[in-house]
Amino acid sequence: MNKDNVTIKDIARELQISPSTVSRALKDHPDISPETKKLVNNLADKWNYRPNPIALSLKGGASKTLGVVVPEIIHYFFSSVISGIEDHANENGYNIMICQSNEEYEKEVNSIQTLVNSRVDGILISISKLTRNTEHFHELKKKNIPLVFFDRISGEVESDMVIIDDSEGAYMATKHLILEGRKKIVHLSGPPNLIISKDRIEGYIRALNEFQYGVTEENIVKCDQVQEAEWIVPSIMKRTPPPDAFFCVNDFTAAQTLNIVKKLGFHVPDDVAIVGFTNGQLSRLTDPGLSTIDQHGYDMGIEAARLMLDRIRDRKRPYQKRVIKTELVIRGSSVKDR
Amino acid sequence: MNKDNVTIKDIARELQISPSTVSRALKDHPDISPETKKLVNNLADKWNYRPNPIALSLKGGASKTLGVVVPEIIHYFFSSVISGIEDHANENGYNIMICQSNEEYEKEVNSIQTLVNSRVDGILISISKLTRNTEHFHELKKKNIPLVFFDRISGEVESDMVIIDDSEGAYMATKHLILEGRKKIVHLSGPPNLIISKDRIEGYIRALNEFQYGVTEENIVKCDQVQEAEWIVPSIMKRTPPPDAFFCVNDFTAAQTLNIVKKLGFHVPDDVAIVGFTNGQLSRLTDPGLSTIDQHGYDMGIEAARLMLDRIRDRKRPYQKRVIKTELVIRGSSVKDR
DNA sequence: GTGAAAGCGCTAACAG
DNA sequence: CTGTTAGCGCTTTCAC
Repeated sequence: MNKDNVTIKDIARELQISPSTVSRALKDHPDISPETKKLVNNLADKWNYRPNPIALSLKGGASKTLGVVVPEIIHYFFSSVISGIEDHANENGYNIMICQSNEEYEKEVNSIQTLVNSRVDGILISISKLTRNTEHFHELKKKNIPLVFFDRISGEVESDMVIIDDSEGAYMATKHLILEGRKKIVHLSGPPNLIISKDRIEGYIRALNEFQYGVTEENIVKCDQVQEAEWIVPSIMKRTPPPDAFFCVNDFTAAQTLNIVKKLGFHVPDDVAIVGFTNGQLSRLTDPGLSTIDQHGYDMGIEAARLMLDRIRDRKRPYQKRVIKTELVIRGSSVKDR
Repeated sequence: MNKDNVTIKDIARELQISPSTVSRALKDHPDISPETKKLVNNLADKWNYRPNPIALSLKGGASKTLGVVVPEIIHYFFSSVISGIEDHANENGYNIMICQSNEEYEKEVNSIQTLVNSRVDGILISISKLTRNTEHFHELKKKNIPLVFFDRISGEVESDMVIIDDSEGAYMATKHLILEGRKKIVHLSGPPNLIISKDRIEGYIRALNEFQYGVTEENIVKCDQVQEAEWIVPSIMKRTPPPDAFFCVNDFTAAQTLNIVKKLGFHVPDDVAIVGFTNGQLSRLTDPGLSTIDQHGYDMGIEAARLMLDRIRDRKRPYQKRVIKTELVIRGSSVKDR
């Protein structure tokens, strides 16, 4: 706490030794005598010496910073993942730099450019809804910058990735509705270009098939935006007979569906059961509480960061794909008396 | 797109001129001949040259990175502020590095240390609920690192800051409840060490006084955590007579209060009206919708970043305190037929 | 109008 | 065991 921005030179000067000796002493190099080490370390402590990471970066190329790109930070799920990434990164001496793509392809490309310019040691990304082109990812690989996809992965880029078992989650949700006696289950699905959307549809269909339910196209409706639900849900409820259950691609859509069907005069869960996906803060605060699939975002973040650090240490190892388990959380929107 | 990490040297070598000339040409130095400039710039474009920010930092000391410390990224309000900061920072060639304090003093101090070590050019912070000590902020001032507080400011550190008019927001909320005919309005308040809590209490009291309502201590209850509301709200509703309105320190507490009083058999808004604070996604999804005070988090972020960049440009200017306007948003939790 | 050289803080190869 | 030197990419005096 004595000086600001103490450098190795300062210490060397004070101790009348050379900077390199100080440098070595600080990293406990075997060549250095114990006395010198003690001297150096004591002064370093006293003066509160901190290595300048910028100089380190310039030197070795490692900035000890990881870049993270998410569609939108305000979503509970992404915030949790970020927390996981941050915690694991910090524990290992890394910082993170966060960019948002705002679900836009352009902004995603920009974000990556920004992070590359900042010389991050690797980039963790969950791709935007509007990303179809994958050239920017291939650029990264060409530049030899480690890349880890989480949750919203790209089907066309080989890389490390961590996902949840979306299919299994959707299967559990649908099966739960079936076991609760629901006969006509509509799935409000996500953007078709995202693999998570496809996987969730797949799980939904798998459950239906298992119980010899018919699978009809009209029961799989793309609907994951606030405005969309506003008119899609009422139009679906006008069918004869109306569905008695919704499995929604996220909690947000589910909560909105919940409100809309209630407003239309249906009772939840008696007339209509609803299951969401995420298990965010939201799901506890609707009325009734929202049954949902827990995505364990924090764990996903930890795992993604772990993959990244592994990759930075060993750039040759084969790509890995980690799958985080999902969990069915039952609340009042799908079962009575909860 | 031709090479990776092109340096000034590469360009110099190719053009058979010296690096310094290239450097000057790139920044349009008057000494350099137009032809040379054109030559250099063309090649720079062609090779997609990007200055290495790390080298720049080492040189001049500016890392073009701002540090941001928030209690928790998962809160809608903080996410919005971050978006605002990020947008304004990016527009001006800055990146941001985000740390979470998790509402802990220790983690807050650590985060700041991390950011300082990373040589950020300034730190924007919203302090944690548990921060009482302000030494770490004074350290920053000693180190001459610009500091901007937003939302949760420190009363003991002189600095630039941007807040919302908490008092006014609370006043509007309370007045709204009074005008709706509510007689007994309980305020569920935040941690007493935060200035925002005090200001909201102040606004609440001001409204009560204006309408000759009595102000009683038992109607101001510290309650801003999920677990607390669980028992505090029921105990309050057992009073005779029970209150007919709640003004809550945030949307989260408000939504929970809403659910709890409903579960206790009261009707919202007939028996009990509720107003929250934030206007997050949440407030649209409760049943009924939550009346609340919009905090304009994004605007606050823009303003905070603006203050920071001003400060970086001119370290001598007097400290400024900006106040963001709040706005009453009325939904069904406080008014019938919405 | 352009080049050579030094230096930002640190490390590592090379010498003693 | 310790010091000297060069260099990471860039800017900036100081020369010419």
